[in-house]
Amino acid sequence: MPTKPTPHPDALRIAMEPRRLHILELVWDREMCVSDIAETVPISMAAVSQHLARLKAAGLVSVRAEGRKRYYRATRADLGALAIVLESFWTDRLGALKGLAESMERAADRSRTPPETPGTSGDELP
Amino acid sequence: MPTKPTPHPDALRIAMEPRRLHILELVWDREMCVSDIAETVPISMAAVSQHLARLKAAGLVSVRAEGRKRYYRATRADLGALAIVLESFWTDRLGALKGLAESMERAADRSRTPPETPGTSGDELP
DNA sequence: CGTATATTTAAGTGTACGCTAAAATGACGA
DNA sequence: TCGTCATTTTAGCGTACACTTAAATATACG
Repeated sequence: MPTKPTPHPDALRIAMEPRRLHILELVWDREMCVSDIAETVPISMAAVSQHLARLKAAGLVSVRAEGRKRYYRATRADLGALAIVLESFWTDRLGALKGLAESMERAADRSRTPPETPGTSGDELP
Repeated sequence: MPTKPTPHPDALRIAMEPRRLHILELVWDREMCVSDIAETVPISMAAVSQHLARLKAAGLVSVRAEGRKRYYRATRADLGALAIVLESFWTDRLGALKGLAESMERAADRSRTPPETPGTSGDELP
């Protein structure tokens, strides 16, 4: 395994820009070349290229050159947890993640906030 | 119905601003007033107040007025999955999330996309 | 009431950034 | 080689935004 999956906050910050999130969704489960993306999105090809450059710098996509075209694709496998987070925004899995989240949260709270008697804390359950 | 549990992408986008993420961490498991935060962070109190206003507008924090002080605190309970995502950045739970995420991903992929088949013949070729 | 404390709001500044149009780079084909 | 296609890069424009300082609200206390 060559790449150390470093999902630093910066990557998510880059990804959450609305236009970029949309482009990332486009190349999520298939690869697309720049001009194809530019046809789908209401901005110039240069702008798309710039967005892709930032996505690539953040480790969110990879390129495959073929002739004069360059096919971009999301690096899903290398994204780890980040992949789940991002997918949550264009699928309904956010609900599932939420359920998962709650069980994890309880476990984490147990090991982080010991002197908290559940039920009398007047928090977490409005 | 006190607040709307809509963790739309915008909230995460607001939260991922570095300074704001730091402030959000400060008020994650305890409440703090603006001046206390301003002492911790190398910016003016006015700037902190502005950040808190944005965090509040995004539904990420809530306020409790007491005297002349205003105590801010993260609305963890209302954040659902977003809480896990954010906590991942200041804890090591990201690894745990990743493991669970992968099992979810396999289940979801089965019902959404067949293409990611490593090892077998023709790779990705649109 | 007046003054100090705590926070917000207003006004202004510098910079990051999304976008465009145009020039530059690179790869194909006649 | 020339010209075209696909993409990147450059230069510039407009806006969003993170910050500051200063003025404007509260709220407590003498």
